[in-house]
Amino acid sequence: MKAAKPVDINYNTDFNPMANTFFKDERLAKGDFRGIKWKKFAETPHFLLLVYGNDKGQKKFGVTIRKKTGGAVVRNRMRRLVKEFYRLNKDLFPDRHNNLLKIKRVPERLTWTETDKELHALLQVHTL
RNA sequence: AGGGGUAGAUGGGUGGCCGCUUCGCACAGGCGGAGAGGAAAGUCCGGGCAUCAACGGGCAGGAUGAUCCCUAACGGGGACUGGGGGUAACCCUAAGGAAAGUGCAACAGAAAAUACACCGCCACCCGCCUCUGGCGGGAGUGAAGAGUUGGAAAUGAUCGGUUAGAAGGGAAAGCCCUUCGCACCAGACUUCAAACUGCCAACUCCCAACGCUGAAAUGUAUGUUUCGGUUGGUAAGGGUGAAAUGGUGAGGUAAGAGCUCACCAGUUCCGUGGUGACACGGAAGCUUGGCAAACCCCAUCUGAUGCAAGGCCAAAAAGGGGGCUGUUGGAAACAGCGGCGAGGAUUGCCCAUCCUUUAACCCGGGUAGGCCGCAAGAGGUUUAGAGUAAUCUAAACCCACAGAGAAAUGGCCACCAUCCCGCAAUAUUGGGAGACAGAACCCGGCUUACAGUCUGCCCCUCUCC
RNA sequence: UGGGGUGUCGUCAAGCGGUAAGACACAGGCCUUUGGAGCCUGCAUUCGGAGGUUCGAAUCCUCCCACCCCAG
Repeated sequence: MKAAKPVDINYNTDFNPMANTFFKDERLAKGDFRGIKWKKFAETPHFLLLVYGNDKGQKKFGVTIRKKTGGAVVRNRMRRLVKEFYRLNKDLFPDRHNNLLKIKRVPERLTWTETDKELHALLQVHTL
């Protein structure tokens, strides 16, 4: 792999060029978190995806992480990795739902490849 | 060369693809600009700003504490002084007051703040003996009285009332009058201070008495009787302790003592130098223990709350106020009673009766939510000047706009630079590492964390020239 | 963001300037044929960490670390 070539990240830009964005409208707002009966969607040792149907006809996403899991730098890094995964794999998440991904514990190695692998495993439970 | 002290700097760079927040221009997708730190952290101080209170002073509470200076301000910084540590460079230091008062000091020690006492030492008195001398004793409690000091509560004193009673007088008697009066009154007055009186405590003087003790006599013995004594000076020494009433030496003395002298330590005063803290020199025997990061006293500073401050707009639901009129009370606000109107119930309608003054509408408060506050200055670098320095002044230049709100500043890849590992003379190549840590109104400090690399100055030791 | 509190043996904890109580647990011994119960003995070098005040610090002061709670 000596060739200085950009590595393909396998996302599909062919039919929907606006798919790999994550605007402010897609984020969960202040009132969307508390006082709602979330439904458990899938779970892995480090992540937990909760789901709640909304009537806006839109897919929304949010991340929560407890203060106990680490310092601000670690939590920021984890949240950014998860957001990047959502941006690149948006169609894996259920439509017309509020998606809340809860980070239970921070993995020991904060790398993109491991996070990507575990989140794929998290969502493939339901797609199969 | 090795070791150390101190002051800092940096905290990877370039490019590509895909994204995020915000601003500007176009406005249909688009284009361009900007986008985490030296500590953004801890929240330990100070200030700006905002609202409330006050606009003058004080108490309480809190903070600080050698001196001079810097700063918008500070508990920060600089210089300097004293103290402590280190061979040194250098480091640490909340560093006012212990003769204003209160309090504390385990164990050990005679004694822990009192020089009162104890053991000792010396003198004196008494007794005995082997007589220039030696041995033994010289414990205490102390009534009454006199005096001094202190303390407590309020007592005591005055008047009035009630009253056990006492004295006197009168009357034939029951009894009456006068005076005194233990005691009592949630009594009055006075005053809250002092004096006086009383009470309590401590100490001093004086001695009665009891006791202790020496010798002799007597008695089986506890005892009894007789004759005496029952005073002083010292703080040198007294194992301890963190700390013992200045230290060492000499003189001096009955024994001793700053009692006297020399040196040293401290204190006070004087002189010189310094803006000052202080330093140096001289004089005076002046010698007063520690702890105030124990209470406290003194000096200085300090209004409270914090951008979730505060200002504006403002939904739904609930809740608050609001119909007209008469009369009574009232200054009014308002309250009571009644009528009209409206609504509801009594079978559909009307009357009547009862209950309510609702709903709608309007008004203001105010929540969710939204907007503002919210981002260009006590800024940095260089040069010149002032100053030892912190810092200040002037000029030029550079940055100066990060501004979110469940919260952007990211993900992946390539190359270069740094360091490490293995082969190795080197190059090449392969693998690996890069810390502490994420703005939330903004600044100035402090403290704490920090991989690797680099730099200035200084000190000590060894070697060579 | 602002405010408050607690750290002492494995656990629960007392002590708050003068040798760090106690209970449970644990280890050893006695007793018993054995176990349990009972009895005896032991168990804190360093009181979350560092520095300071003091003759002396778990205690007082300063700065950190960890945990918990409250307001909104």
